[in-house]
Amino acid sequence: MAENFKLSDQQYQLVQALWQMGEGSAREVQRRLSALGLAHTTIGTILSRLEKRGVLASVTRGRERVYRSLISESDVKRTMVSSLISTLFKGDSKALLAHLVDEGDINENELADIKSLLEAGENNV
Amino acid sequence: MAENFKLSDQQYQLVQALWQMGEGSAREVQRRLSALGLAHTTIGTILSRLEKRGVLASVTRGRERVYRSLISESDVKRTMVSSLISTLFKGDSKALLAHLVDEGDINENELADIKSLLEAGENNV
DNA sequence: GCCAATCTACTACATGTGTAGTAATCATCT
DNA sequence: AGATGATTACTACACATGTAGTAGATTGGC
Repeated sequence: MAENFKLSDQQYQLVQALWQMGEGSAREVQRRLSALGLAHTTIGTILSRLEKRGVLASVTRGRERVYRSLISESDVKRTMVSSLISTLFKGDSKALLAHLVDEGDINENELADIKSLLEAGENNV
Repeated sequence: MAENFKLSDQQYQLVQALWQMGEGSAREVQRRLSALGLAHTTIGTILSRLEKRGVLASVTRGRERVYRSLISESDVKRTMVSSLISTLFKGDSKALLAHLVDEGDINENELADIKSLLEAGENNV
């Protein structure tokens, strides 16, 4: 049911807050994300929409409705990254990598870091 | 004026077709993208909306309106990739790289390929 | 000059999202 | 018990997007 892993930036912020908090009411999320400058009612609206979409679940606890995420951070990342790769790079992850290098976002040292990370974890690939 | 570099998947398909074609009318784009199964009027609508947004420009040539893109493929890629990195990875490109490795999307050989690519182009970074 | 084909412009409608106000409910303090 | 404050539910509205039909203009062939 929770197959809808693509989130807007805004939505991602909220779900991310819930990942970090474990669970939380609209008000708690709003307080945590006060930097966004959104009204708490706005946060409530977004949360309830996400629940309708199957991304969140909630229980009523006392006067509060407490939300938690039904999808994991890695699910969302995996889906969104691979969707971007599929759109922009015809599904070729290496092309994204090349793009990052081209743009100067990744330098040689960083690449080496990742490489050793890869070698270390080689057994469980 | 054309500061709106973020495109939906659908929009990206069309603009991409225009990049490849150089320029084209709605009908031409529709024919080229017939695999999408969209009505030619739908293509026309999307194109004219993109023009209104400043992404495309058009000239009337005879009975046809011929569109071309005002934004480059690399602009769009750069913007969309860095926007994703900023949302999902707090702006840290290396974290995206690590994600790709984690997911098994990139293996050691590929990393080595990119590394040599980087070394080769080092002078113009 | 007229008909058929072609192409765009305009209109339309559903859905998702950003954003928030107002009303209703509930708890708590005095 | 009544006032006050907190919290959600419901409603609302603007804008973007996906999708396409209809009408009107234009053009090419006969």
